[in-house]
Parts: sequence; structure tokens; C-alpha cells
Amino acid sequence: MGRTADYSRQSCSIAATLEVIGDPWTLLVIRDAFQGVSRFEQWQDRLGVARNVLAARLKTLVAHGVLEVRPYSERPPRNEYVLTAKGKDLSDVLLTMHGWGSKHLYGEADSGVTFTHKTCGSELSPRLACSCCGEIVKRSDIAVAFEADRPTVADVLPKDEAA
Amino acid sequence: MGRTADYSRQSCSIAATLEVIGDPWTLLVIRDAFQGVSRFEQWQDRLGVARNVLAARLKTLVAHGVLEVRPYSERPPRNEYVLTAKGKDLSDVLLTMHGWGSKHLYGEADSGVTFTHKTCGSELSPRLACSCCGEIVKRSDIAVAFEADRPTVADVLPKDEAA
DNA sequence: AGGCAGGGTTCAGAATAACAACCCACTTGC
DNA sequence: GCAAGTGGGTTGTTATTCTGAACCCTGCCT
Repeated sequence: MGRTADYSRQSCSIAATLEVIGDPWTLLVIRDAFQGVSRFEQWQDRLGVARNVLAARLKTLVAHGVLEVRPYSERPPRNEYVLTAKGKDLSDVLLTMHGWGSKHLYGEADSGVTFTHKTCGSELSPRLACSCCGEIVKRSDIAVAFEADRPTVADVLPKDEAA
Repeated sequence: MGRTADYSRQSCSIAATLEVIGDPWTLLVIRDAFQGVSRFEQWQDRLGVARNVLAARLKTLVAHGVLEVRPYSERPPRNEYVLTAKGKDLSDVLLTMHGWGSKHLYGEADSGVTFTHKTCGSELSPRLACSCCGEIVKRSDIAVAFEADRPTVADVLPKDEAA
């Protein structure tokens, strides 16, 4: 389920990541999860997404281990969805996307959501740092390497047989 | 064009960014562009995407100023597509996605593409740093703020009247 | 001329997303 | 006790989008 496109023959972490978060609405669902949304109706209200699509997205995010189902009521049966550690690690992706959009799309206009870095008080505009040496990464300092015969996306992701 | 989903009523840099790069295949097109791909046939060979979809994606990326058309031959007329500065700034998004996929999807398996940080020689696993104070950003150090009545995505993006 | 390459466009048909209605298990109001 | 309301979905239909394959055009090669 999800987009029609099939990335599974690629052998690339980016393609694999897109297989998980690349469906329409998915990343906005995750964005809202970071802002504390955890229930079906809340997402539905905020996004205006079709209910069946939302249900499908939540299901596949759970299947991929990004969200976790947590029953918060037995009678009547009610679930909420919370980010797992894996899901929380997507914050970097969201923040870099926010940074790019703020810089290149909104410019000075300023969108409705801003992230502030508490320790220094400034509005966060993230740069990438190398976790090994701590330096800010410049594009020119990056070398890309290709290796053949690596596992494809299909090898790595669980089948979405959510039938 | 693109995904059916309509994010334009949102007021959020993330949604705006998704409006530009959220269509199926788009981010893989950009990934390949970073790896030096600049011509129609190259993308088509590497991605296996339908030709009309590829043509549509290139068109909207140009419309959004992520790619730039450059004729490299007059007779016969031939175009190539290269990343603009705006497009090159998407490297951070690609790198964080690669980092997440490598860590959580491929794990030790190692996908076919790796990024090396030349200055320290290690495989790059990016962390976010605050461009203001230079510190590595921890999730707990981030405060989210909402402001009402900001321009929506529709206000900020050019209409895709690529008719 | 015939074949081929690059860069597309134009179809039909299949797979999704959108929209709207409906269902079920309670809980609350009267 | 029963109607209405709420949360969390499912089940249809319709409308778009993607896919796949064929086709077009300009020029180069032989």
C-alpha cells in the first residue's frame, strides 16, 4: 500500500526510507506525532486526510515500527499511537526539511511552526555535523561510494502483507 | 500534479517542502542528480520510472527552482537538468534520510551507497548542529512554537499551472 | 534509405486516494 | 430506556495518478 511507485529494487537507504515515510500524508502524520498528536480523530481534524487513508498510514507506520499502538481504554476499545525510538529518530529528517522549507520556500515569511534551540535561544536552523569528528559537514567534503550487490530495499523491509 | 494529497492549506515549512519533493520518485531523481545524473535517459535507466512521470517530475522540479534546464545541444535540441543552489541545499535532507535508513532499516547490512566524510575519513552519520551556537542538537533541547495566521503553503508556492 | 539515439508525448488500463456513508461499542443526557 | 454523541474505524463509489507500451521528432551514421 501507499504510493504506486516501487522502489524495492533499489539498493539504497534513501529509497528504503522513502518506502517507509514516502507515502502521501505520512510525514505530516509523523510531524503531528512529534507535536503530541496520538489519536485518530486528532490527526483527522488537523490534516483533513481521508479516514481510510489515515487508517492505512497508521497501520503501515506501526508495521514498520515507527509508531506503536497503545490501548488506552479497554471498554470501549480505544487505541493511541505513539512514536517509538525509531520514530523519534526521524526528528532529524523533519528538522532538515523544515530548515530547507523555511529558507527556500517561506524565506522571511515565516511559517506557522518554528523550532527554537533552547540552550542558545535562537531559532533553529540546523546544519549537519559529522558524528565522528564533530565538524560541520560541507558538501564538498563528502565522497559518495557505490558498492555492487548490496541488499535491495525489498530484502530489508518487511513485506506489507497487511491483509 | 503529483500526489493527490493537497497540503496547501497547511501553514508549515515541512508541508511546503513536501509539496516540492514529496511526489513519488522525486527525491530519487534528486538523489541521482547529486550523483551526477543530468539526462533523461540516465534517470530512466536507473530508476525504471515511467517516462511520462519522469518528464512531469523534471518539469515541476524546474518550476520550483530545484533543477535548471540547460540545453547542451542545439541541433538536435537536447536538454540536461542540473541542480540549482536551492536544489543543492537539499543534500542535508538526503543525508539525514540516508542516515536514518542506514541505522534503522539496513542496520549493519549496509546499503549500496555510502557517504564518507573526507576530512576525517569516517562513514558519515550526520547529527544536527545548531547553526547559531554550533552545538549538537538534542531533541530535548528543541521547543516547538505555533503561530496563528501565517501564510499557507498555497500562498508561498507558485501555482503548478504547467499546462 | 534504413537504423539508431536522445528526449520526449500520447494513449489504454491498473492501482490509489478522495469522499461520503455507514458500523460498532460504549457514555451521556433526559 | 432510549436518543444522541463520541472515538475509531470499515465499506463502498468516484476521480486521479501511475504504469506500460507505443509512438513521434530531430538529427547522426553508414
